[in-house]
Amino acid sequence: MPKKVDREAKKEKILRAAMKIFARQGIAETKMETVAEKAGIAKGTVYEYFKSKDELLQMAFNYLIVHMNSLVRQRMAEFQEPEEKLKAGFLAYVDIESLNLNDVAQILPDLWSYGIRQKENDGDMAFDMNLIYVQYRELLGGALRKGMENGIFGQIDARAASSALMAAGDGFYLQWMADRKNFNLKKSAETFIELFMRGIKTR
Amino acid sequence: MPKKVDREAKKEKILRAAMKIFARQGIAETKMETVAEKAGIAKGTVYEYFKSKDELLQMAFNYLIVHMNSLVRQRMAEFQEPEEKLKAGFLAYVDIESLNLNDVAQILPDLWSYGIRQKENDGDMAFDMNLIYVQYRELLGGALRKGMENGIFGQIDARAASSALMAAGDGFYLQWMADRKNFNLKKSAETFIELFMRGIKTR
Amino acid sequence: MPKKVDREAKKEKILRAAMKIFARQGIAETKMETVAEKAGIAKGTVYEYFKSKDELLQMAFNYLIVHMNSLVRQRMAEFQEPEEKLKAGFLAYVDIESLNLNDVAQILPDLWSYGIRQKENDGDMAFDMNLIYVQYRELLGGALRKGMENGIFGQIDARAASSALMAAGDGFYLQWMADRKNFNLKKSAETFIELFMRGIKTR
Amino acid sequence: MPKKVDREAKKEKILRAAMKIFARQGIAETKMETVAEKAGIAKGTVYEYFKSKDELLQMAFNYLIVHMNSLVRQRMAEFQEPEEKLKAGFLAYVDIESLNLNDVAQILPDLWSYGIRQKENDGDMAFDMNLIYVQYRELLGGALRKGMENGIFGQIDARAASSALMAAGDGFYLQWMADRKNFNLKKSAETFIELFMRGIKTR
DNA sequence: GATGAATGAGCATTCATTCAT
DNA sequence: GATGAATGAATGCTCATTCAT
Repeated sequence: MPKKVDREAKKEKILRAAMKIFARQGIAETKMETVAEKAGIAKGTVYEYFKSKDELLQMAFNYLIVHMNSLVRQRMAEFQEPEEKLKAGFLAYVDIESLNLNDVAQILPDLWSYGIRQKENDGDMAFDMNLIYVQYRELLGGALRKGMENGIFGQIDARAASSALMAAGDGFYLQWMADRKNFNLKKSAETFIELFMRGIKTR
Repeated sequence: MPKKVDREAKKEKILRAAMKIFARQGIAETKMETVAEKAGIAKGTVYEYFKSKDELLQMAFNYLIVHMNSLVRQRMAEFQEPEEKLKAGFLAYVDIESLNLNDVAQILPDLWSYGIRQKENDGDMAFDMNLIYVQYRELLGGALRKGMENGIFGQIDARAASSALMAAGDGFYLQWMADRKNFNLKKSAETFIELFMRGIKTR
Repeated sequence: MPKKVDREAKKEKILRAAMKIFARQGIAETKMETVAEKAGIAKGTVYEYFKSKDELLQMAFNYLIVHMNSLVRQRMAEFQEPEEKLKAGFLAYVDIESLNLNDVAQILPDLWSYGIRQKENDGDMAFDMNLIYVQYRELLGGALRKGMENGIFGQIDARAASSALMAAGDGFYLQWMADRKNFNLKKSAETFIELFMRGIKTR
Repeated sequence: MPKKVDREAKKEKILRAAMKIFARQGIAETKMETVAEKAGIAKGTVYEYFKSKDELLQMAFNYLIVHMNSLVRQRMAEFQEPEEKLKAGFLAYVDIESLNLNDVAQILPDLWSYGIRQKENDGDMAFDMNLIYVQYRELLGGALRKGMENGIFGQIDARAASSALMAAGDGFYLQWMADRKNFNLKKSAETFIELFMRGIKTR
């Protein structure tokens, strides 16, 4: 019998290693060999788990999507009030720390580039950035609409408002990455969501 | 002097060509030869004007910075009232169309990646993303502070507020690039700035 | 002893599988893993029976030699008359069908290449193409000489004549492989041997 | 202005180098770098002239076809009598020496393999072995039919006879390659064609 | 014996850059 | 200045072989 290996665990280990290198060096500059080293295995072994560099990339993309999405849902579920729900959702969107993906955050702009291009060239749905936005708009929009029904929020365009929240979230990420030491991601987000809600609340 | 002008013109032509290819194919996938073709010259000639692919990149980065900055300044200068100034500044930030850089927008995420990484690795200031943010914070912050002095805006953290505006701007770009056909960049920005200003204005 | 038999049977099974794949995909393009799959075993197991891909190749070579040789001998033994013997030998040489090696025939040119090169480089006798020719020349030459003694065949160079027969046989193979559908191997061979014998028979 | 280079000449130089290496080492074992070295250039330069190893192969194939074909035509044109024409054609078919391709001959079995496989897999016409046979059948068949009309040759199947001649030619090659030192290709061919013509000539 | 996970040497190909003309 | 031929370092990926279980 061959060595018994938890293939799923190993696969995730490689993926994690890859994400770190992607983040640190950029996708194009990432060598498969470096990924292997980081994962503590030989070059060839990576290919036992992932067909190609591209597949590794796709998986990284998915990994982030899934985990971020799940965090947002979970945090929103903790609250009943639309106001709190919305706030929790937005803050979770930006709470990369809780995902233990601190050193992986920088992969985002690369994935954005990749996602945008992929779509334009291949129409490859596996990488559709927009899908993410659609999902989040749904999530945040739900809270917004509830708030409007309850009369807590004024009549606003829920789609536009959720888009704005996501936009701010992404933008804050960017500024944080541009200057991690001095830019306080969490605080900026909190300040913003307060301001934002003041803007949409009745009263 | 005509010599000099010609040289500058040709250099810009190459730069423009490069930006288009960078945008369309991504930086890593862009071949110097393709740039040359697009610029209507021979491969070797690119090197008469730019030392390396990296310099071409730096120049592209600068080109965008300078032009966007100048547009924002100019638009803000057209108004006196802090409220209008702020609005004009934000909308200009997002008005890529006026820069005739429509087909170049997609270069942004790539430049973001590059800028972030450059800083972390080389500490290369030529690519400091943060510089841009500092500049814009200055610009928008000026209008905000003026408004607070005038009692138009409530007492808020000007730095945080400008950051939020830039964040939203960048984020809107992203959503627009992810789905150009259905996402209305201009309208989203306008809706947002109204909402935002409602949040900071004194009654 | 059943152990021994099983082992031999399995070995042949693998060899047969290998030959099929060699024939279908070419030697260089044949992966050990594919061979294993075809044989219904795991990759590593192939190595329990064959030291290396090269050994597999050698064995395939031998397998063909031995089986073809044996067929030719057997068919020739069925006749007494030199004329019939010669004809039977030539037709057997070309009767790949009877060897149940129809789908393996295409391996021949590969083995020829291999054999020729092997000799020039390593002087490896295990692969000596020429050995085959020497054997067949012996076999066919025997019938020819007998025929000359009997006065059935004119005085000819037996070596040259057997060479010619083998040459034609190999060549017909080639044409058949190049166009299996339209080239009738058997008929071509029969027509040829008649013609050939007319050339060497005394009136 | 760039270095002036006779691209066609250089291309042929590379092709010749490649053919030599293909012949000596076998196609699969041939490294592009070795080809480059043999041609006295750098690895990358090969790719300036040939898109890929496969293209190099195709070109080698064509090169042989064209040159062999032209030699045969030329030699046959030197004679009027069908008998001489046929003999000249056959001997030219086998006269690799006159093509200055002595050290390239061994490439043939590899090309045969390749050609046969190519056809079965891709249906790639660029490599159709059969095309060659069709051409030669035409050429030799012409002389045969003329001879039959003239009553020099008996009524035989021209197609079958030309096939047989080509078969013998290819087969002699093979034996010669298997044992260059002892096998006299030219003499074998001459002996054979005499014998063959004796078989088809009317008394 | 059998397995299949792991390995790493090996190779085709790309492309930024150089430089002779 | 402009050109494009030449270069060779760099890299993704393959696959024969090994070996722990």
